Amino acid sequence: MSPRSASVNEELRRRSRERLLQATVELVDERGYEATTLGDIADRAGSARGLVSYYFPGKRQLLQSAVHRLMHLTLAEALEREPRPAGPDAGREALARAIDAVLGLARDRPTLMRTHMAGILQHEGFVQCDEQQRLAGLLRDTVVRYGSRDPDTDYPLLRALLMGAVVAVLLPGAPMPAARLRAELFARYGLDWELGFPPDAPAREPSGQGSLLPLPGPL
Amino acid sequence: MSPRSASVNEELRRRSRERLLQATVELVDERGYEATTLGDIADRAGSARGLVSYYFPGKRQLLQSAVHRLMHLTLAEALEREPRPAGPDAGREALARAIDAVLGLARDRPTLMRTHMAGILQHEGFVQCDEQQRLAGLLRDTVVRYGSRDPDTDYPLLRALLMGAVVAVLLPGAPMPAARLRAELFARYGLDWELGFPPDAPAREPSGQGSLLPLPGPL
Amino acid sequence: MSPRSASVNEELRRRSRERLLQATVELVDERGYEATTLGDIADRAGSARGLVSYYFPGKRQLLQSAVHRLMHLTLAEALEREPRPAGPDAGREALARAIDAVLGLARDRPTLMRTHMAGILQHEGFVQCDEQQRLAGLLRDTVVRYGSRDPDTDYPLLRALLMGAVVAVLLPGAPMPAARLRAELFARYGLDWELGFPPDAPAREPSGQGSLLPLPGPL
Amino acid sequence: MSPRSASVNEELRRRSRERLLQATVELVDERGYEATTLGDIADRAGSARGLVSYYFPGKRQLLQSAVHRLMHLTLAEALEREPRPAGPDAGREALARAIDAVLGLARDRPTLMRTHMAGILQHEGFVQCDEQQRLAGLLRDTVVRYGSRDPDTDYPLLRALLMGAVVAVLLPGAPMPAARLRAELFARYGLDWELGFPPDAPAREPSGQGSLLPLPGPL
DNA sequence: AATGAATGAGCCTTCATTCAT
DNA sequence: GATGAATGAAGGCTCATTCAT
Repeated sequence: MSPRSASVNEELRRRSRERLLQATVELVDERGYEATTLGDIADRAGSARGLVSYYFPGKRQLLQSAVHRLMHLTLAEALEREPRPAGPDAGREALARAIDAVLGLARDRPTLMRTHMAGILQHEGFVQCDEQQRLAGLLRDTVVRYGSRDPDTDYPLLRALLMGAVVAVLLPGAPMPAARLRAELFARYGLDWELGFPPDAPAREPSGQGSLLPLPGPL
Repeated sequence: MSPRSASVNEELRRRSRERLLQATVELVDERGYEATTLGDIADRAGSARGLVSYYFPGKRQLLQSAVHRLMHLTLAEALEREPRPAGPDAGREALARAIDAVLGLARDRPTLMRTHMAGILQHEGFVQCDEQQRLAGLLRDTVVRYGSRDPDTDYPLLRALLMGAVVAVLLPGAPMPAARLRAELFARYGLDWELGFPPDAPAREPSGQGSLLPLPGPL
Repeated sequence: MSPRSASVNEELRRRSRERLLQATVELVDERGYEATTLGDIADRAGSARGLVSYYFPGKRQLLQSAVHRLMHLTLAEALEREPRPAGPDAGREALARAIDAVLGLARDRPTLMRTHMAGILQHEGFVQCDEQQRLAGLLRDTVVRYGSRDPDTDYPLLRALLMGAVVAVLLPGAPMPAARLRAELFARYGLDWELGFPPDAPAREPSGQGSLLPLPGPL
Repeated sequence: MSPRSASVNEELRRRSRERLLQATVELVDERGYEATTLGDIADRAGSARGLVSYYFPGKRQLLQSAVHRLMHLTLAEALEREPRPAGPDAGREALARAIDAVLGLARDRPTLMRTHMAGILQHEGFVQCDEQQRLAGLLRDTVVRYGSRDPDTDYPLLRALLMGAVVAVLLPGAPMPAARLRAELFARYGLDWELGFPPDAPAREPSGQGSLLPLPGPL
């Protein structure tokens, strides 16, 4: 009613959302997606059950928002950590921090990230939400800062590589230590490739023999 | 005294299982995991609902069995396709066929494989089942045939790489064509690495600057 | 800020519970435990199926609550029936009314009470629930009112005797009329008040030799 | 076909039945009625699943047969135990042994007997079966031997008392020791023989004031 | 904005029983 | 007589979502 009440309401809304998103992150990382009910989340957040559905159009979207918010917060913190990147290599340092931050999340919240990646696999993509927009913005900025002149290509590339790396870190059943796989991935993705690939080019298909996996010598 | 003979029973069991597994593959690839009920599967298989639970201890295990059976069948067929690998490069050709077969599955049955990989991610590993054993055996044989002298290390490595590649092919949200990502992966995994890594070695941590992702030049 | 007031919620809850408990009493007495489904109960109560599980953690606990509520209501009504017990024998009269009330329940709702006793036998005891607490409180009060100086001993004693008497009234296969067994029990347990029971056999089985099993002489 | 094969078959039938009945007794006493499936029973008996339904028209009847067989065996053994009852008090001794045998069963196989009594309560009576006939015959004989001139009245009376006593011993929720209740029952029913029961309270609760509910004075 | 009682579709599962062999 | 694969009805229960307050 009063001019001020609007902004007060807005602040209330924001806080309620945040509490719910934080509760989601915690519970899903503790128990996994299916074992976490909206009721649990509301309880942990100290809200009523109905509020969850009031703010989020569904359980899956809630999870997406929660994870993207967490990624955004973690990323922002990493980028602003002192000493802040400066000088000629500032862009490079910023990108390195961003990547480390995301992989650190996979290390620190494996169940949550597993659940997130599984959701993306199963439902074939991202659900639109504010939190994702915010994260995407930050990543794009980082790519630009790094020196990309074609962020529309390079940002999705970075995103895809990050997703792949996260999956690689999380995949179970590899008797080889995760740390080793991770290092291997990083070494290989040394980012020394030529960017701005023509979209569907055969892209260094090696050795010309057309096999998907050319096998030079014994395994 | 003269009950149905053992071999008749065995055959009955085998056929019922196969029907159910086939129906599972079809339906999950059509609709996804959650949208497929055990009732649907029984219906498609032409069996009673109870039979599903009679043969499989749960929905998830049923899916695992179904996918692993499919992978095994596809693999076996690829390996035996004429002209069968022969000569000095037979092992190499066999391995290449195996890898292509698995990736081909991701191409032809994306929803099924998505679901499968999501299940592995979410539940942190494989469920034990006969079908998986059979598949693992075939893959190990292929690795041995390729010339591996340490299949206990090389088979899990291959498996992990295959899983990673499948995920990479399936991950949505990458505006870069899947084929490109795939090729990139293959090139990088050119299999020219030294196998039989000491399990926890720092493994070519490159360039010594400690960043997880050393960034030599602009993206 | 202005959610439904607490007292309104409380009243809503109370009414829903009551409706479900009443429906349970009716249906179980009509059909028995196994033949009554939670769906039937919800239908009779005019609620959705899920409400039953929302209020009660399981079918068995629902039955326990329903029976204990019925016993409590019946008891309370008996104790407050006019003319209310007064004078020096008020405690005795109250106890007599309590016992008659419980046994009357066995007479009027045999299937329900059978089911209840069978549940107690099979699962070795009571499930905790509010309704049981309420009933226990009333019984304890009655024992105290009767003059017990050690209700912690006397209340469980009364409870056990009542349970035994109920079973005795309900046990099938006795060609001897229930009333006879009942009367015998009362006589043995010193309950020489005027029973309100319509005796299907002369109450107060004659003195002296009236034992059911006068062993010293031939049966 | 041959004259002998008939009796051979009969013997086979008898043995199969016995194995099933014994398995039922064991499993139901271990797990309770609902937790025991006909499949479990067949497995324990070493028979095929279908055989259970082939011999018994239903699960409940199987249990009845199993319990009545056990009671019959136990009773018969007690009555024939050396030194066998003889002399003028032989009948009395036989009856005492019979009663002790039944109560001993409640002590030794509480879950089984609980289940049995619960079944009788819930389903309002006995299911007809051979085993029950055999048990009834033995009990009647004992009553006759005791001196009854009207076994048609006295046998059902004994049966009802036994059932009541069994229930009393099994009823949970009485903080008073079972032995106390038991002793009380024995004292009231004139069973002044030397009990074989290890009393957890002094057997033969003394006369007069020893009543559990001496109503005329305050509890 | 917030509440939480109410909804109800739908799930997996169990298991006594049947019957072809 | 014996087998055990097959049946399929029925059941309790979960939980995302709705909506009156």
